[in-house]
Amino acid sequence: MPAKRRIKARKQPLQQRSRETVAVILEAAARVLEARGLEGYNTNAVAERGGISVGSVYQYFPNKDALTLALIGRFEQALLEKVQDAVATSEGKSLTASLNLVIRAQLEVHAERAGLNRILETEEDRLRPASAEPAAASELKQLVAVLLARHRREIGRPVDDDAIEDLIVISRAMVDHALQKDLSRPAAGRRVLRAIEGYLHGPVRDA
Amino acid sequence: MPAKRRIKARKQPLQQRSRETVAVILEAAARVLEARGLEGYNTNAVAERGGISVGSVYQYFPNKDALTLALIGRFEQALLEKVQDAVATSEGKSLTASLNLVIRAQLEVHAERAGLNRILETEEDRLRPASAEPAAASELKQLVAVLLARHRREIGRPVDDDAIEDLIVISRAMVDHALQKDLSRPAAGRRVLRAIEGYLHGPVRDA
Amino acid sequence: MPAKRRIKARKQPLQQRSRETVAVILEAAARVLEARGLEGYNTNAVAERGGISVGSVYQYFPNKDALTLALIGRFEQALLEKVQDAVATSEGKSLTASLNLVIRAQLEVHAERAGLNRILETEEDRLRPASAEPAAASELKQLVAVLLARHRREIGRPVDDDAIEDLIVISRAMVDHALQKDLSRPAAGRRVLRAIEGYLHGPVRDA
Amino acid sequence: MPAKRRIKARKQPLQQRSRETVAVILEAAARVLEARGLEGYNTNAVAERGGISVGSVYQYFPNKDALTLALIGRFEQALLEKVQDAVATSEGKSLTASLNLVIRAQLEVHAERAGLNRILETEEDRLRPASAEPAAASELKQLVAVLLARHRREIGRPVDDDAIEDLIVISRAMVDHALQKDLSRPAAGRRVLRAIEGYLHGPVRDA
DNA sequence: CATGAATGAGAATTCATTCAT
DNA sequence: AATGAATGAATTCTCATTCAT
Repeated sequence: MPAKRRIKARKQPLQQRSRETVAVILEAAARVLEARGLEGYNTNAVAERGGISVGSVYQYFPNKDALTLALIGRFEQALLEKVQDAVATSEGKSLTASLNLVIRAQLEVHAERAGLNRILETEEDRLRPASAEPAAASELKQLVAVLLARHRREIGRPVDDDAIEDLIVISRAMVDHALQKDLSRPAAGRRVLRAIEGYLHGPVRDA
Repeated sequence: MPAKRRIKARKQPLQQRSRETVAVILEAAARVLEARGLEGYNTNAVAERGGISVGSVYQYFPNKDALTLALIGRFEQALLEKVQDAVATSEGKSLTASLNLVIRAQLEVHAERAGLNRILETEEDRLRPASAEPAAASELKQLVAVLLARHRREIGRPVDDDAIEDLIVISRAMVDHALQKDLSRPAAGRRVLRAIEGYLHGPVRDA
Repeated sequence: MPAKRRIKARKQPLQQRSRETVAVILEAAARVLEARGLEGYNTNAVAERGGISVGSVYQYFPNKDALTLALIGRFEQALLEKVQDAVATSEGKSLTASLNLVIRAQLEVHAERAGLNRILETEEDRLRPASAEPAAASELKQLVAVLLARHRREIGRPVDDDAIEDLIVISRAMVDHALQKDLSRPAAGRRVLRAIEGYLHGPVRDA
Repeated sequence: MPAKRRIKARKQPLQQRSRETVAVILEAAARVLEARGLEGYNTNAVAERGGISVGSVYQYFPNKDALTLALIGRFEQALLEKVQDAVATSEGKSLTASLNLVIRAQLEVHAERAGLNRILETEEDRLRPASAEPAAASELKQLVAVLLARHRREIGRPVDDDAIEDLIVISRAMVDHALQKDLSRPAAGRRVLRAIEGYLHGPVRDA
């Protein structure tokens, strides 16, 4: 019976062993993706790498895409946390210093497993049903909003939702590009910062 | 390294008929990609859609990826031409007006076959061996350099190669995002312009 | 196949619980089969449906086929009992009336869970090692023999074992067909009766 | 893209080679089914047995079920032809003689590859969407109607569509049963004939 | 006895690519 | 050059069964 393609987890890992297995699967998937790319990324390889059986992969993920999505989720979560820290730490600092902290956080998360993360971003396009925005996205917007609100005065003009979205798009693109070009962290940081501050302070015309 | 996977065309379509066949194949590939996505994109489908045989596809393209790359090339060529026109037309106009023309050109090319082009951009990542930058890219940079050179004074500071690259990255990301969000052309144009002018005029600190 | 003649249950708590579990498993299997067909019939689904663990299923049935056979047995038992009742009730009635009672019994048992029973009949073919006739079959023959013996005179000719077998085959096929065609109970009954009486009274030539 | 499950042939074997391949596939499937039963019947085995590749099987049959259905069709066609011959040959003969010819035809077709045909009948249930009656079925009814019409007088009462259906059901069931019991052809013929003549001449009550 | 996580052989199906015609 | 039948490696996913807890 062709049950409609599930995409959420098939079974919640309630017990200790289960949770471990899920972690093993995710890490194995990550490693396969890193080592062999999308090309060599298949469920059997993941199982083998994880030292478990394919069946176990399917015990927790209804299909390969669900596994990939979980990996993407893990990445987004990591990004979110780093940014959260950065926003918290930047309390009381200047706007530029604050932005620098957030940018550095982004660069770090992306750089950590650059190869893997690049692939995941690619897959995100294919897997995200366009409409479905990840929960992490709106949380990220929130964080940026908080950060900017602190410097309302300095910026001198309201920063609406669209602008925040644009800022995120811009910095994400620049960070990706910087990593692809293998720029040094400081150089990358400088360029991203310029783009962001430009957007914030630059001339604006009426809608 | 063992036998290297060919990626360039196997045979130059010198003859008239050949060139026609290549065009048929490319258009068929485009349509399959639009209609069925990456999922349903396969050489047999392309051949069928084009009313030719698979064998013929392989007569002109050594493998599927080469076909996809040709499609990407076609897209980049179209973009380049539109931007060329825009740059030419903008001669004598103000910086803002000029940028607007270029941005509009980009939006048009991307929107024309939005679905298809989005997929192609995704595939570009996978197919471009990182190092290999498309010829079109440097030409595009050239064009932007020319445009900006006209307004050197107005900008008030030199715009080096890196900055041009950044500008291209930013506008590309914003255009993509605008199309994905299905923004109206004017709204999209406004937001892209803001990002670009911000980058150009914004504060800069020393490297 | 468990012992058929159960002695009234003594206080045997362990066995009591076991019997309950077996019943739960059988009913769960039946429901899965009804709801999802042979396609979706698997031991894990049965366990889940029954609110027990797969392990428990294997505690009572050595393998999936054994479970299916038990289900078939349950069905045959039900049929046998209904027919027993019908034969008992028909005591003293005319041949036609008696046959009608038996036919009605058959139709009822089959109709009760038509979908399920149809599937079980299909599986019977695959699972019954050809030679192995179910115990129920010979009991059924016995019952029919008893019924017909009562009307020896009326029939006017001896009804041997083969004939009884044929009668069972015919009525089973007709009942199946009637249910598949979704005939009304009376219409189905009429047609089955005609086939049976025809067989009984029709012309016969020598062997 | 989950194209809805096709069931008809994927490609019509127009050319010589193609038609041969289809024949090879069908015969290989038949042999696998005979030798290993439904259990061991899988497309890889079929391909191997046919000395071709799995891909070729899927070139002509969209999926395994379609292949099985083709096999069923082949069987039904054979049955139809034999019965056609029998009906033609029986022209001018007595009713009993005619029925005997048809019954013999049925027995022959079924016996020819008894194991295979039994399995196919089992699969028919699963594969035929209940409603969809095979074309062959109505043709068969037609033939029986023609045969009986010749003996209208002798039968002494009209034989409507339902009755013809019943006759077919009955003889099919009896033939199946005879083969399963491994009866001799004459014995089987005698018993089937009795059932049929009984149905035709037996007492009938009002609807 | 019960549990349910883990196993892994096995089966269906796809599709890039080849090559005889 | 074109054709399109054939290939078969590769991949996804299922599910009966086991066994440590």
